[in-house]
Amino acid sequence: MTDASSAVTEALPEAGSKRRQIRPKAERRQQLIDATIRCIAQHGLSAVTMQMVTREAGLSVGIANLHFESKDNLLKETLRFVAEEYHGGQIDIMEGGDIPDLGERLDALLDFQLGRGVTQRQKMSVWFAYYGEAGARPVYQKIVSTVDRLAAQKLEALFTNIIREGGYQDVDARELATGYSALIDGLHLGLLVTPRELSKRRARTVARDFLRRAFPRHID
Amino acid sequence: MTDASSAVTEALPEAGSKRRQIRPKAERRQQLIDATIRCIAQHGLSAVTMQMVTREAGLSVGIANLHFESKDNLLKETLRFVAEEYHGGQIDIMEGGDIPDLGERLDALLDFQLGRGVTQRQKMSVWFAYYGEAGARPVYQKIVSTVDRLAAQKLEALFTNIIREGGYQDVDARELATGYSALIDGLHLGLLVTPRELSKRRARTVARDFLRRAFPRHID
DNA sequence: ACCCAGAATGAATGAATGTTCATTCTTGAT
DNA sequence: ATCAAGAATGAACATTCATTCATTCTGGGT
Repeated sequence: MTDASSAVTEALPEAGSKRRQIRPKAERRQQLIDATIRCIAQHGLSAVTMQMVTREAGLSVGIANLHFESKDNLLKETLRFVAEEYHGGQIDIMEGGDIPDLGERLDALLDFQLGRGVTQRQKMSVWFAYYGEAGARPVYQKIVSTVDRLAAQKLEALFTNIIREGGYQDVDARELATGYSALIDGLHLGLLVTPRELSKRRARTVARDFLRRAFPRHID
Repeated sequence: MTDASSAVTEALPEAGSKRRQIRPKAERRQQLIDATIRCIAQHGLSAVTMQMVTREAGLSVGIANLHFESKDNLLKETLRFVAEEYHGGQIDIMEGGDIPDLGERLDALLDFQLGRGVTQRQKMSVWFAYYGEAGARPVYQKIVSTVDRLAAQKLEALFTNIIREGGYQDVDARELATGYSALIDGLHLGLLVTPRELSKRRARTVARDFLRRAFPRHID
Protein backbone atom coordinates (compact mmCIF):
# COMPACT_ATOMS: atom_id res chain seq x y z
CA MET A 1 0.00 0.00 0.00
CA THR A 2 0.91 3.63 -0.01
CA ASP A 3 2.87 3.98 -3.18
CA ALA A 4 1.50 7.51 -2.81
CA SER A 5 1.08 8.14 -6.51
CA SER A 6 0.11 5.22 -8.72
CA ALA A 7 0.10 5.73 -12.48
CA VAL A 8 -3.62 6.26 -12.88
CA THR A 9 -3.09 8.70 -15.70
CA GLU A 10 -1.36 6.31 -18.04
CA ALA A 11 -2.71 6.22 -21.59
CA LEU A 12 -4.86 3.47 -22.98
CA PRO A 13 -2.99 0.51 -24.43
CA GLU A 14 -2.57 0.86 -28.18
CA ALA A 15 -5.66 0.00 -30.15
CA GLY A 16 -5.37 -2.75 -32.69
CA SER A 17 -3.66 -4.97 -30.16
CA LYS A 18 -6.17 -7.79 -30.47
CA ARG A 19 -4.11 -10.42 -28.79
CA ARG A 20 -5.59 -11.55 -25.51
CA GLN A 21 -3.17 -11.40 -22.61
CA ILE A 22 -3.28 -13.45 -19.48
CA ARG A 23 -2.08 -11.66 -16.37
CA PRO A 24 -2.13 -12.44 -12.67
CA LYS A 25 -5.23 -11.63 -10.73
CA ALA A 26 -3.70 -8.88 -8.59
CA GLU A 27 -2.53 -6.98 -11.64
CA ARG A 28 -5.92 -7.08 -13.32
CA ARG A 29 -7.59 -5.92 -10.15
CA GLN A 30 -5.35 -2.88 -9.93
CA GLN A 31 -5.85 -2.19 -13.63
CA LEU A 32 -9.59 -2.14 -13.13
CA ILE A 33 -9.41 0.03 -10.03
CA ASP A 34 -7.26 2.56 -11.88
CA ALA A 35 -9.72 2.62 -14.74
CA THR A 36 -12.56 3.13 -12.28
CA ILE A 37 -10.80 6.12 -10.76
CA ARG A 38 -10.36 7.72 -14.17
CA CYS A 39 -14.00 7.09 -15.05
CA ILE A 40 -15.32 8.56 -11.82
CA ALA A 41 -13.15 11.63 -12.20
CA GLN A 42 -14.25 12.17 -15.77
CA HIS A 43 -17.92 11.21 -15.73
CA GLY A 44 -18.95 11.29 -12.08
CA LEU A 45 -19.77 8.35 -9.86
CA SER A 46 -23.43 8.17 -10.84
CA ALA A 47 -22.59 7.92 -14.54
CA VAL A 48 -20.01 5.16 -14.26
CA THR A 49 -20.97 1.89 -15.95
CA MET A 50 -19.21 -1.44 -16.12
CA GLN A 51 -18.88 -1.17 -19.86
CA MET A 52 -17.23 2.21 -19.42
CA VAL A 53 -14.74 0.95 -16.88
CA THR A 54 -13.75 -2.20 -18.73
CA ARG A 55 -13.44 -0.28 -21.96
CA GLU A 56 -11.20 2.27 -20.26
CA ALA A 57 -9.11 -0.60 -18.95
CA GLY A 58 -8.93 -2.12 -22.43
CA LEU A 59 -10.62 -5.31 -21.31
CA SER A 60 -13.88 -7.09 -21.91
CA VAL A 61 -17.05 -6.62 -19.89
CA GLY A 62 -17.06 -10.03 -18.30
CA ILE A 63 -13.75 -9.55 -16.58
CA ALA A 64 -15.01 -7.15 -13.98
CA ASN A 65 -17.31 -9.74 -12.50
CA LEU A 66 -14.51 -12.28 -12.65
CA HIS A 67 -12.14 -10.36 -10.41
CA PHE A 68 -14.69 -8.44 -8.36
CA GLU A 69 -18.00 -10.15 -7.79
CA SER A 70 -20.10 -7.14 -8.65
CA LYS A 71 -20.09 -3.48 -9.55
CA ASP A 72 -20.84 -2.57 -5.97
CA ASN A 73 -17.76 -4.45 -4.90
CA LEU A 74 -15.55 -2.83 -7.50
CA LEU A 75 -16.67 0.59 -6.34
CA LYS A 76 -16.13 -0.36 -2.73
CA GLU A 77 -12.62 -1.62 -3.41
CA THR A 78 -11.82 1.48 -5.40
CA LEU A 79 -12.80 3.66 -2.46
CA ARG A 80 -10.73 1.53 -0.13
CA PHE A 81 -7.71 1.91 -2.40
CA VAL A 82 -7.98 5.68 -2.66
CA ALA A 83 -8.63 6.07 1.05
CA GLU A 84 -5.65 3.94 1.99
CA GLU A 85 -3.38 5.63 -0.49
CA TYR A 86 -4.25 9.11 0.70
CA HIS A 87 -4.23 8.43 4.39
CA GLY A 88 -1.30 6.08 4.11
CA GLY A 89 0.73 8.82 2.47
CA GLN A 90 -0.08 11.21 5.26
CA ILE A 91 0.74 8.69 7.94
CA ASP A 92 4.11 7.88 6.37
CA ILE A 93 5.04 11.53 6.60
CA MET A 94 3.72 12.06 10.10
CA GLU A 95 5.49 9.03 11.52
CA GLY A 96 8.46 9.81 9.31
CA GLY A 97 11.79 9.26 10.95
CA ASP A 98 13.27 10.60 7.71
CA ILE A 99 12.33 14.14 8.73
CA PRO A 100 13.49 14.78 12.27
CA ASP A 101 12.60 18.49 12.39
CA LEU A 102 8.96 18.81 13.35
CA GLY A 103 8.41 22.08 11.51
CA GLU A 104 9.76 20.58 8.31
CA ARG A 105 7.59 17.56 8.83
CA LEU A 106 4.54 19.81 9.01
CA ASP A 107 5.60 21.45 5.78
CA ALA A 108 6.02 18.07 4.11
CA LEU A 109 2.55 17.08 5.22
CA LEU A 110 1.06 20.24 3.82
CA ASP A 111 2.95 19.64 0.61
CA PHE A 112 1.50 16.19 0.29
CA GLN A 113 -2.02 17.34 1.04
CA LEU A 114 -2.14 20.29 -1.32
CA GLY A 115 0.62 19.66 -3.80
CA ARG A 116 0.93 17.50 -6.92
CA GLY A 117 -0.54 17.71 -10.39
CA VAL A 118 -3.42 16.28 -12.32
CA THR A 119 -3.36 12.96 -10.53
CA GLN A 120 -4.23 14.64 -7.33
CA ARG A 121 -7.29 16.20 -8.93
CA GLN A 122 -8.50 12.81 -10.11
CA LYS A 123 -8.16 11.42 -6.65
CA MET A 124 -10.00 14.39 -5.20
CA SER A 125 -12.94 13.77 -7.50
CA VAL A 126 -13.16 10.17 -6.40
CA TRP A 127 -12.80 11.15 -2.81
CA PHE A 128 -15.73 13.50 -2.82
CA ALA A 129 -17.87 11.36 -5.06
CA TYR A 130 -17.89 8.81 -2.29
CA TYR A 131 -18.35 11.39 0.42
CA GLY A 132 -21.51 12.40 -1.37
CA GLU A 133 -22.91 8.91 -1.16
CA ALA A 134 -21.59 8.19 2.33
CA GLY A 135 -24.65 9.64 4.01
CA ALA A 136 -26.73 6.83 2.52
CA ARG A 137 -24.09 4.08 2.48
CA PRO A 138 -22.83 2.71 5.77
CA VAL A 139 -20.19 0.66 3.95
CA TYR A 140 -18.52 3.77 2.63
CA GLN A 141 -18.75 5.45 6.00
CA LYS A 142 -16.99 2.56 7.61
CA ILE A 143 -14.14 2.43 5.13
CA VAL A 144 -13.48 6.13 5.45
CA SER A 145 -13.91 6.18 9.22
CA THR A 146 -11.37 3.43 9.70
CA VAL A 147 -8.48 5.06 7.87
CA ASP A 148 -9.58 8.51 9.00
CA ARG A 149 -9.38 7.66 12.66
CA LEU A 150 -5.83 6.40 12.34
CA ALA A 151 -4.67 9.48 10.47
CA ALA A 152 -6.38 11.71 13.03
CA GLN A 153 -4.53 9.98 15.85
CA LYS A 154 -1.18 10.41 14.14
CA LEU A 155 -1.88 14.07 13.48
CA GLU A 156 -2.85 14.63 17.08
CA ALA A 157 0.36 12.94 18.19
CA LEU A 158 2.42 15.16 15.91
CA PHE A 159 0.69 18.27 17.19
CA THR A 160 1.21 17.15 20.77
CA ASN A 161 4.94 16.85 20.13
CA ILE A 162 5.07 20.24 18.49
CA ILE A 163 3.17 21.85 21.36
CA ARG A 164 5.54 20.33 23.87
CA GLU A 165 8.62 21.30 21.88
CA GLY A 166 7.42 24.85 21.32
CA GLY A 167 5.97 25.33 24.78
CA TYR A 168 2.76 26.68 23.29
CA GLN A 169 0.11 27.63 25.82
CA ASP A 170 -3.65 27.43 25.58
CA VAL A 171 -3.59 25.06 22.64
CA ASP A 172 -5.37 21.73 22.58
CA ALA A 173 -3.76 19.23 20.21
CA ARG A 174 -6.89 17.23 19.57
CA GLU A 175 -9.03 20.20 18.79
CA LEU A 176 -6.40 21.78 16.59
CA ALA A 177 -6.01 18.52 14.68
CA THR A 178 -9.73 18.37 14.04
CA GLY A 179 -9.68 21.94 12.81
CA TYR A 180 -6.69 21.40 10.56
CA SER A 181 -8.13 18.26 9.00
CA ALA A 182 -11.43 19.99 8.36
CA LEU A 183 -9.62 22.95 6.85
CA ILE A 184 -7.72 20.72 4.43
CA ASP A 185 -10.91 18.90 3.44
CA GLY A 186 -12.65 22.21 2.88
CA LEU A 187 -9.80 23.49 0.75
CA HIS A 188 -9.88 20.33 -1.36
CA LEU A 189 -13.56 20.91 -1.86
CA GLY A 190 -12.91 24.46 -2.95
CA LEU A 191 -10.20 23.37 -5.38
CA LEU A 192 -12.57 20.84 -6.89
CA VAL A 193 -15.76 22.85 -7.14
CA THR A 194 -14.59 26.43 -7.53
CA PRO A 195 -11.10 26.22 -8.99
CA ARG A 196 -11.60 29.69 -10.45
CA GLU A 197 -11.99 31.24 -7.02
CA LEU A 198 -9.36 29.25 -5.21
CA SER A 199 -5.95 28.57 -6.67
CA LYS A 200 -3.69 25.85 -5.37
CA ARG A 201 -1.24 28.50 -4.30
CA ARG A 202 -3.81 30.34 -2.24
CA ALA A 203 -5.05 27.14 -0.66
CA ARG A 204 -1.50 26.45 0.48
CA THR A 205 -1.17 29.93 1.92
CA VAL A 206 -4.42 29.62 3.84
CA ALA A 207 -3.47 26.27 5.34
CA ARG A 208 0.02 27.47 6.16
CA ASP A 209 -1.32 30.54 7.95
CA PHE A 210 -3.55 28.35 10.04
CA LEU A 211 -0.52 26.41 11.18
CA ARG A 212 1.57 29.52 11.67
CA ARG A 213 -1.06 31.08 13.88
CA ALA A 214 -1.01 27.98 16.05
CA PHE A 215 2.72 27.20 15.95
CA PRO A 216 4.50 30.49 15.19
CA ARG A 217 7.88 29.18 16.31
CA HIS A 218 7.73 26.22 13.95
CA ILE A 219 6.41 27.72 10.73
CA ASP A 220 8.12 30.45 8.77
CA MET B 1 -35.99 32.63 -1.38
CA THR B 2 -34.26 32.08 1.89
CA ASP B 3 -37.01 30.79 4.11
CA ALA B 4 -33.95 29.23 5.73
CA SER B 5 -35.71 26.05 6.79
CA SER B 6 -38.45 24.73 4.59
CA ALA B 7 -40.52 21.81 5.83
CA VAL B 8 -38.71 19.08 3.96
CA THR B 9 -39.24 16.63 6.76
CA GLU B 10 -43.03 16.65 6.67
CA ALA B 11 -44.67 13.24 6.56
CA LEU B 12 -46.23 11.72 3.51
CA PRO B 13 -49.84 12.65 2.85
CA GLU B 14 -52.21 10.07 4.31
CA ALA B 15 -52.50 6.95 2.22
CA GLY B 16 -55.98 6.06 1.00
CA SER B 17 -56.55 9.60 -0.15
CA LYS B 18 -57.27 8.65 -3.74
CA ARG B 19 -58.80 11.94 -4.79
CA ARG B 20 -56.69 13.70 -7.34
CA GLN B 21 -55.88 17.29 -6.43
CA ILE B 22 -55.10 20.11 -8.77
CA ARG B 23 -52.61 22.64 -7.44
CA PRO B 24 -50.71 25.58 -8.93
CA LYS B 25 -47.52 24.84 -10.77
CA ALA B 26 -45.20 26.54 -8.28
CA GLU B 27 -46.53 24.48 -5.41
CA ARG B 28 -46.06 21.19 -7.22
CA ARG B 29 -42.55 22.16 -8.21
CA GLN B 30 -41.61 22.81 -4.59
CA GLN B 31 -43.29 19.59 -3.53
CA LEU B 32 -41.17 17.65 -5.98
CA ILE B 33 -37.98 19.41 -4.99
CA ASP B 34 -38.62 18.65 -1.33
CA ALA B 35 -39.24 15.01 -2.16
CA THR B 36 -36.04 14.93 -4.16
CA ILE B 37 -34.07 16.27 -1.21
CA ARG B 38 -35.46 13.59 1.07
CA CYS B 39 -34.69 10.88 -1.48
CA ILE B 40 -31.11 12.01 -2.01
CA ALA B 41 -30.50 12.19 1.73
CA GLN B 42 -31.92 8.74 2.28
CA HIS B 43 -30.74 6.80 -0.74
CA GLY B 44 -27.89 8.81 -2.22
CA LEU B 45 -27.88 10.80 -5.45
CA SER B 46 -26.89 7.88 -7.66
CA ALA B 47 -29.79 5.74 -6.43
CA VAL B 48 -32.53 8.32 -6.91
CA THR B 49 -35.14 7.43 -9.51
CA MET B 50 -38.11 9.34 -10.81
CA GLN B 51 -40.48 6.71 -9.50
CA MET B 52 -38.91 7.07 -6.08
CA VAL B 53 -39.24 10.84 -6.05
CA THR B 54 -42.80 11.00 -7.31
CA ARG B 55 -43.83 8.26 -4.91
CA GLU B 56 -42.24 10.15 -2.04
CA ALA B 57 -44.16 13.23 -3.13
CA GLY B 58 -47.38 11.22 -3.30
CA LEU B 59 -47.84 11.94 -6.99
CA SER B 60 -47.75 10.02 -10.23
CA VAL B 61 -44.68 9.44 -12.37
CA GLY B 62 -45.80 11.58 -15.25
CA ILE B 63 -45.97 14.74 -13.23
CA ALA B 64 -42.25 15.17 -12.87
CA ASN B 65 -41.80 15.57 -16.60
CA LEU B 66 -44.78 17.93 -16.66
CA HIS B 67 -43.26 20.48 -14.29
CA PHE B 68 -39.61 19.83 -14.97
CA GLU B 69 -38.73 18.69 -18.46
CA SER B 70 -36.45 15.89 -17.35
CA LYS B 71 -34.80 14.19 -14.43
CA ASP B 72 -31.61 16.11 -15.11
CA ASN B 73 -33.52 19.33 -14.81
CA LEU B 74 -35.24 18.31 -11.58
CA LEU B 75 -31.87 17.50 -10.05
CA LYS B 76 -30.41 20.76 -11.29
CA GLU B 77 -33.27 22.78 -9.82
CA THR B 78 -33.01 20.92 -6.55
CA LEU B 79 -29.36 21.84 -6.27
CA ARG B 80 -30.17 25.45 -7.10
CA PHE B 81 -32.80 25.52 -4.36
CA VAL B 82 -30.53 24.07 -1.68
CA ALA B 83 -27.64 26.30 -2.69
CA GLU B 84 -29.76 29.44 -2.60
CA GLU B 85 -31.38 28.52 0.66
CA TYR B 86 -28.09 27.85 2.40
CA HIS B 87 -26.16 30.77 1.03
CA GLY B 88 -29.17 33.04 1.22
CA GLY B 89 -29.51 32.30 4.92
CA GLN B 90 -25.88 33.17 5.50
CA ILE B 91 -26.12 36.37 3.53
CA ASP B 92 -29.19 37.50 5.43
CA ILE B 93 -27.28 37.19 8.67
CA MET B 94 -24.11 38.81 7.38
CA GLU B 95 -25.89 41.81 5.93
CA GLY B 96 -28.22 41.77 8.92
CA GLY B 97 -29.10 45.19 10.23
CA ASP B 98 -31.03 43.32 12.94
CA ILE B 99 -27.77 42.47 14.71
CA PRO B 100 -25.71 45.61 15.06
CA ASP B 101 -22.95 44.09 17.20
CA LEU B 102 -20.40 42.47 14.91
CA GLY B 103 -19.31 39.84 17.42
CA GLU B 104 -22.89 38.72 17.93
CA ARG B 105 -23.38 38.64 14.20
CA LEU B 106 -20.45 36.26 13.88
CA ASP B 107 -22.01 34.06 16.52
CA ALA B 108 -25.33 34.07 14.72
CA LEU B 109 -23.57 33.04 11.52
CA LEU B 110 -21.84 30.18 13.24
CA ASP B 111 -25.13 29.16 14.76
CA PHE B 112 -26.75 29.03 11.37
CA GLN B 113 -23.91 27.09 9.81
CA LEU B 114 -23.54 24.43 12.48
CA GLY B 115 -26.82 24.50 14.36
CA ARG B 116 -30.27 23.05 13.70
CA GLY B 117 -31.59 19.53 13.76
CA VAL B 118 -32.36 16.76 11.33
CA THR B 119 -33.28 19.06 8.50
CA GLN B 120 -29.79 20.38 8.41
CA ARG B 121 -28.40 16.87 8.02
CA GLN B 122 -30.67 16.24 5.04
CA LYS B 123 -29.46 19.40 3.41
CA MET B 124 -25.87 18.47 4.06
CA SER B 125 -26.32 15.15 2.32
CA VAL B 126 -27.72 16.86 -0.74
CA TRP B 127 -25.00 19.44 -0.66
CA PHE B 128 -22.18 16.93 -0.78
CA ALA B 129 -23.92 14.59 -3.16
CA TYR B 130 -23.70 17.35 -5.73
CA TYR B 131 -20.18 18.34 -4.76
CA GLY B 132 -19.23 14.78 -5.59
CA GLU B 133 -20.56 15.10 -9.11
CA ALA B 134 -19.43 18.67 -9.62
CA GLY B 135 -16.02 17.61 -10.89
CA ALA B 136 -17.68 16.04 -13.92
CA ARG B 137 -20.64 18.41 -14.29
CA PRO B 138 -19.97 22.03 -15.28
CA VAL B 139 -23.64 22.88 -14.70
CA TYR B 140 -23.36 22.05 -11.03
CA GLN B 141 -20.08 23.91 -10.74
CA LYS B 142 -21.67 27.01 -12.16
CA ILE B 143 -24.69 26.97 -9.85
CA VAL B 144 -22.53 26.55 -6.78
CA SER B 145 -19.90 29.04 -7.90
CA THR B 146 -22.48 31.74 -8.45
CA VAL B 147 -24.02 31.71 -4.99
CA ASP B 148 -20.69 30.88 -3.40
CA ARG B 149 -18.99 33.93 -4.77
CA LEU B 150 -21.64 36.25 -3.37
CA ALA B 151 -21.48 34.69 0.09
CA ALA B 152 -17.70 34.88 0.03
CA GLN B 153 -17.83 38.58 -0.74
CA LYS B 154 -20.24 39.25 2.12
CA LEU B 155 -18.09 37.28 4.51
CA GLU B 156 -15.01 39.18 3.46
CA ALA B 157 -16.86 42.45 3.99
CA LEU B 158 -17.93 41.40 7.46
CA PHE B 159 -14.40 40.38 8.36
CA THR B 160 -13.06 43.66 7.01
CA ASN B 161 -15.40 45.57 9.31
CA ILE B 162 -14.42 43.45 12.28
CA ILE B 163 -10.75 43.93 11.57
CA ARG B 164 -11.21 47.68 11.33
CA GLU B 165 -13.32 47.82 14.50
CA GLY B 166 -10.94 45.64 16.49
CA GLY B 167 -7.77 47.15 15.09
CA TYR B 168 -6.35 43.71 14.40
CA GLN B 169 -2.92 43.66 12.82
CA ASP B 170 -1.40 41.25 10.34
CA VAL B 171 -4.76 39.79 9.34
CA ASP B 172 -6.00 39.63 5.77
CA ALA B 173 -9.79 39.59 5.53
CA ARG B 174 -9.93 37.78 2.21
CA GLU B 175 -7.60 35.03 3.25
CA LEU B 176 -9.27 34.58 6.59
CA ALA B 177 -12.66 34.36 4.89
CA THR B 178 -11.39 31.64 2.57
CA GLY B 179 -10.03 29.75 5.54
CA TYR B 180 -13.18 30.07 7.57
CA SER B 181 -15.41 28.95 4.70
CA ALA B 182 -13.20 25.95 4.06
CA LEU B 183 -13.20 25.11 7.74
CA ILE B 184 -16.99 25.13 7.88
CA ASP B 185 -17.23 22.97 4.76
CA GLY B 186 -14.74 20.54 6.21
CA LEU B 187 -16.66 20.34 9.48
CA HIS B 188 -19.88 19.66 7.59
CA LEU B 189 -18.10 16.86 5.82
CA GLY B 190 -16.92 15.43 9.11
CA LEU B 191 -20.41 15.63 10.59
CA LEU B 192 -21.77 13.78 7.59
CA VAL B 193 -19.19 11.06 7.12
CA THR B 194 -17.80 10.46 10.58
CA PRO B 195 -20.50 11.59 13.00
CA ARG B 196 -19.09 9.21 15.58
CA GLU B 197 -15.78 11.05 15.65
CA LEU B 198 -17.10 14.59 15.42
CA SER B 199 -20.06 15.78 17.44
CA LYS B 200 -21.95 18.89 16.55
CA ARG B 201 -20.82 20.43 19.81
CA ARG B 202 -17.17 19.85 19.03
CA ALA B 203 -17.56 21.18 15.51
CA ARG B 204 -18.94 24.38 16.98
CA THR B 205 -16.04 24.64 19.41
CA VAL B 206 -13.49 24.14 16.66
CA ALA B 207 -15.03 26.81 14.44
CA ARG B 208 -15.43 29.18 17.34
CA ASP B 209 -11.77 28.81 18.32
CA PHE B 210 -10.74 29.60 14.78
CA LEU B 211 -12.64 32.87 15.02
CA ARG B 212 -11.40 33.62 18.53
CA ARG B 213 -7.81 33.18 17.49
CA ALA B 214 -8.35 35.70 14.70
CA PHE B 215 -10.68 38.14 16.51
CA PRO B 216 -10.00 37.71 20.24
CA ARG B 217 -11.69 40.97 21.15
CA HIS B 218 -14.93 40.01 19.42
CA ILE B 219 -15.41 36.40 20.46
CA ASP B 220 -15.82 35.23 24.04
C1' DA C 1 4.79 -31.41 -28.90
C1' DC C 2 1.02 -31.74 -26.01
C1' DC C 3 -2.09 -30.60 -22.39
C1' DC C 4 -5.09 -28.32 -19.38
C1' DA C 5 -6.10 -25.01 -15.52
C1' DG C 6 -7.95 -21.09 -15.43
C1' DA C 7 -7.86 -16.36 -17.51
C1' DA C 8 -10.49 -13.74 -20.85
C1' DT C 9 -14.19 -12.92 -23.99
C1' DG C 10 -18.70 -10.89 -25.48
C1' DA C 11 -23.37 -12.14 -27.07
C1' DA C 12 -27.45 -12.94 -24.63
C1' DT C 13 -30.67 -12.06 -20.82
C1' DG C 14 -33.64 -9.92 -17.77
C1' DA C 15 -34.44 -6.26 -14.74
C1' DA C 16 -34.69 -1.33 -14.03
C1' DT C 17 -35.41 3.27 -15.51
C1' DG C 18 -36.51 7.79 -18.03
C1' DT C 19 -39.85 9.51 -20.95
C1' DT C 20 -44.14 9.74 -23.59
C1' DC C 21 -48.95 10.55 -24.37
C1' DA C 22 -53.81 9.12 -24.75
C1' DT C 23 -57.03 9.48 -21.32
C1' DT C 24 -59.31 11.05 -17.04
C1' DC C 25 -60.41 14.28 -13.83
C1' DT C 26 -60.87 19.03 -11.50
C1' DT C 27 -62.00 23.65 -11.21
C1' DG C 28 -63.51 28.14 -12.14
C1' DA C 29 -65.95 30.77 -15.47
C1' DT C 30 -70.08 31.34 -17.99
C1' DA D 1 -75.67 22.99 -15.53
C1' DT D 2 -72.30 23.13 -18.88
C1' DC D 3 -67.88 23.62 -20.69
C1' DA D 4 -63.17 24.26 -21.73
C1' DA D 5 -58.39 24.67 -20.08
C1' DG D 6 -55.05 22.39 -18.39
C1' DA D 7 -53.48 19.56 -14.31
C1' DA D 8 -52.76 14.75 -13.22
C1' DT D 9 -52.48 9.93 -14.20
C1' DG D 10 -50.05 5.53 -15.25
C1' DA D 11 -49.67 1.86 -18.78
C1' DA D 12 -46.61 1.31 -22.53
C1' DC D 13 -42.21 1.87 -24.86
C1' DA D 14 -37.45 2.13 -25.81
C1' DT D 15 -33.18 2.23 -23.82
C1' DT D 16 -29.55 1.23 -20.85
C1' DC D 17 -27.17 -1.51 -17.73
C1' DA D 18 -25.34 -5.30 -14.60
C1' DT D 19 -24.70 -9.92 -14.75
C1' DT D 20 -24.25 -14.57 -16.66
C1' DC D 21 -22.00 -18.33 -18.92
C1' DA D 22 -20.82 -21.18 -22.97
C1' DT D 23 -16.89 -20.77 -25.51
C1' DT D 24 -12.15 -19.48 -26.80
C1' DC D 25 -7.62 -18.75 -25.89
C1' DT D 26 -3.00 -18.65 -23.33
C1' DG D 27 1.13 -20.13 -21.23
C1' DG D 28 3.60 -22.89 -18.03
C1' DG D 29 4.43 -27.60 -16.93
C1' DT D 30 5.46 -32.24 -18.54
